[in-house]
Amino acid sequence: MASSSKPTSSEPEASSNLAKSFADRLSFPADKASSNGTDPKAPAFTPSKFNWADEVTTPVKESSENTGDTEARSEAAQPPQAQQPAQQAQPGHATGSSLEMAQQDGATTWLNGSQGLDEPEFDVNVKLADLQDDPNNPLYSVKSFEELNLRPELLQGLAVMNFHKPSKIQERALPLLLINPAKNLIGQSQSGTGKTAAFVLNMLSRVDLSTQQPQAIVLAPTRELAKQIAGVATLMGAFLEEAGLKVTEAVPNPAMRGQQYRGQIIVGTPGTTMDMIKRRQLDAKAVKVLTLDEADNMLDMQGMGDQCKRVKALLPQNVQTVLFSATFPPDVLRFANDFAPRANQLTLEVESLTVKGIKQMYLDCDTDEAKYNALVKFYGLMTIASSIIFVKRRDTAAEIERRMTAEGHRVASLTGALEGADRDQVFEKFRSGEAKVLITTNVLSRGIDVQTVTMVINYDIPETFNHGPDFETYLHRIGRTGRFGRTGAALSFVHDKRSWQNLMAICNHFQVEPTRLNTEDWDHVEKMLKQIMKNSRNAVPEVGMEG
DNA sequence: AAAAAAT
Repeated sequence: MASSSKPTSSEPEASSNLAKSFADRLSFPADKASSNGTDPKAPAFTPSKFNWADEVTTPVKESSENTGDTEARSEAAQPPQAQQPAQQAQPGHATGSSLEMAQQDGATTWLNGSQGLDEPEFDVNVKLADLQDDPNNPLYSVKSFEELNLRPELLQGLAVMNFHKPSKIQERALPLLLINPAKNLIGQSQSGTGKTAAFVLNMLSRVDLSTQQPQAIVLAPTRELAKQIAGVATLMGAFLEEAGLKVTEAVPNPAMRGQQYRGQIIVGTPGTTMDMIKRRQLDAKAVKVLTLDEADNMLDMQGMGDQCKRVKALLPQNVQTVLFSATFPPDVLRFANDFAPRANQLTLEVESLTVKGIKQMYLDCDTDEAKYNALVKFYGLMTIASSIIFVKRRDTAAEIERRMTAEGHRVASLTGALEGADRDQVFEKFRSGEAKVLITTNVLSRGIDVQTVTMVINYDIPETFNHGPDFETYLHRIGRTGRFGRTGAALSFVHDKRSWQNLMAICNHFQVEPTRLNTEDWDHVEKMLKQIMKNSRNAVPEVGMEG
């Protein structure tokens, strides 16, 4: 299939401005991209030099013994990283002062893991469907990207993004994803550990660059996440651009009205993607990979579950189905197995899901109004780096923004009440650091990777539709910080019996004991939070993060 | 209650 015809040059644009801006920030000359002596139009992944099914001679090395490895997490490529790779700090250096301070707080446990020095081991449950059910088979864990027989351009892309070795989930997931013939995969790993890079590498390895017909579709629950993933794919595939790679977003966009969606990789939200396929603006007949990010969310909620199933029904039968999330509640895992039949599975026990680098705290507030006053009091701490404040309702977000702005504080808010273009604008300001405090709803609870976020505030405790504790949303929300081995602070406000009970149920569920903040001793609170932020800057991982 | 679609 390695057609020798030169792909047609990319046309106007369907591809994201965000993705483009990522690519523009790359500092390498374009002509070096494919000039490494390899055929720029290399065929899609073939097992020619390395056949996973045959290769059984590799020395066995159990992956759970790699203590020296600084857990590389990557979930989405971060523009600043690509922009200034030289700034990558040395990984895993806990300074004496930070440890000292942690001990003062009696919090050595959370600080340790966060530095990547002694990443706590967690048990990955490996379930192999069609393969020999031997999780210790060396085929099913790699220690380097080089072992994967990736296209050379992808190794270049990884290097530019400062992904030098696979993260834990990448070690396990990549060989299972890249095996031929392709198998379905259900993959679970903690927030900020590199899931995006894993499924993006799979797609980039499998698409045929000699045509820009869509061949891989990623569905994500929100506009912002879809755009972020498209940015990662564009960046990671930057060296394949000359060979014809094109990544296109399928999110609501008036400029695309009536236009054709081209590009080997389509990253979209379910409604728009389905709509575009039905309107024949997106030709799905050559799609061979379908990936659902935040898969439990995508399959659970009736609305999106329906849409995702309908999208899948419009694709070829034999599509490789890949599901990733940090959370897979047991009931949803059943749906997941229907959606991705005979999938290989990497899952985690619930007690392994919390990220140790995230310091979880709560604050007692007597009334709803007291929450607002507390929030204002925290403003100074929130702006040291960046912070996200989660509320339940859109109007609460707008109201807090209005009040705080009126009091002279700089805050922004992003909810689904905004139009697409406004959402893009607000989010870009937050990503760039121009806006440091963002008030939002669950729209941004999942997947968003802004590495400057050091504090997450649950202004409202996440609830399910019937006012019970929403375990998954809590975990995803606090996972907006503490990414890729950084530290972060998660602060939850409780103000009545229900919020208290829900928070306690959540903490019990994940077996964490949150620290009660005593604002009577504000000096101590300030000192502790400042330390977390300082550590967050210091702890920069080296392993494959995607974003 | 939020999100997701140009329905």
